[in-house]
Amino acid sequence: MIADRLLQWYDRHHRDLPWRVSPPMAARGERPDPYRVWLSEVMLQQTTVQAVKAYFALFTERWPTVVDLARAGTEDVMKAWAGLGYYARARNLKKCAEAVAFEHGGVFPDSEEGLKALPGIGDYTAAAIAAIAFDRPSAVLDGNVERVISRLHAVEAPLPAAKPQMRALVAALTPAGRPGDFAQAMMDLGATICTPRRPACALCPLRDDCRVLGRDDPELYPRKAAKKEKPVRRGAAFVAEDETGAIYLRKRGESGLLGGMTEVPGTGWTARMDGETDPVAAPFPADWAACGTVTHVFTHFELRLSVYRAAVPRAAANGDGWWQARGTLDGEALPTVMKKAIRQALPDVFQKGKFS
DNA sequence: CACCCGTGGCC
DNA sequence: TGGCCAAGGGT
Repeated sequence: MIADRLLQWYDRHHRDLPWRVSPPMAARGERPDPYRVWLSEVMLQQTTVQAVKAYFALFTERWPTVVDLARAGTEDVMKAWAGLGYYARARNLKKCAEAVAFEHGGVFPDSEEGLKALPGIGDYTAAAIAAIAFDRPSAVLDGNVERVISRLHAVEAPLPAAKPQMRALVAALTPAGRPGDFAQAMMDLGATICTPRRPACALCPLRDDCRVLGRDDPELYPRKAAKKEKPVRRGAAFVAEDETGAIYLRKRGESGLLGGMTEVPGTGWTARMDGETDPVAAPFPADWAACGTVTHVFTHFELRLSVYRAAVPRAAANGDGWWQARGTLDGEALPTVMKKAIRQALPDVFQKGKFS
């Protein structure tokens, strides 16, 4: 049986991760804290394990329970999330914590349907929490599982159309016993053996069951629909510095790109050349000096941002933003592209490391 | 279904 | 160097 072979492999080769309960402990009936499972799953959406670890430690230390997170200020949560990307996740995380804390008595729903009704929890995350935290035999399908299952069964249909077919194949494979370990085993297999490039098929516990191995190049699976090309957008960013070295910041709108995050004033980002050499669009008149451009690649476009710098008297700033003292920038809800722009204008402004 | 939504690491 | 990819969800 495929699930048994996979679970035996998992018992020996599972990854130890901060949000996990190890297989021996799980075998004794110990379940992981649903709050930690949920938090890790949301952080891991389209995000690498390595990137998540530090954020997970910070969040769980600062907000040990879902009620703590529900009582936190949204602004503090956004600041803590800064750098992780996909900021709608942070807004939904807060909303979800409030729903669980105040409408479900602080207890996470233990069914897939109940979980999926919460903000920021979709098909994958609902199935994953139900399986891992509540021992439900739900079909967990993420990018790793898609890769494993498409190779195992030589699925020729391309994603995303093939998703229902893949989910059915996973459902058929999911055992009644240890469904949470099975889901995590599939993901570990995809992350460490059945990798996108150069999979270690010689070490795979499912090699005898794999319909692609020996017949075709595993790297060709899963098949995917052709993707669109990324357009280039341009804009300008203005880094104003007052007499004390403070920097002028403002808050972006709540929705859309980088919603609710902090920024330096700037032009819009368009496909035209406008922003490139347009200090006229500055937030207040000053002797703006061009100091180069930064490039930042978002999911669906590439941004080339022209950066300007000027010394601006504190009283001359009449916008809707605020002056943020030097040395306190690290704690702000600044997305990476804004840290890049500020660093382009003032190379020494951040305390440590790369961007945080 | 198609599009929107970040970031960093990898080869 | 740049395209690809990572434990996707919302609209």
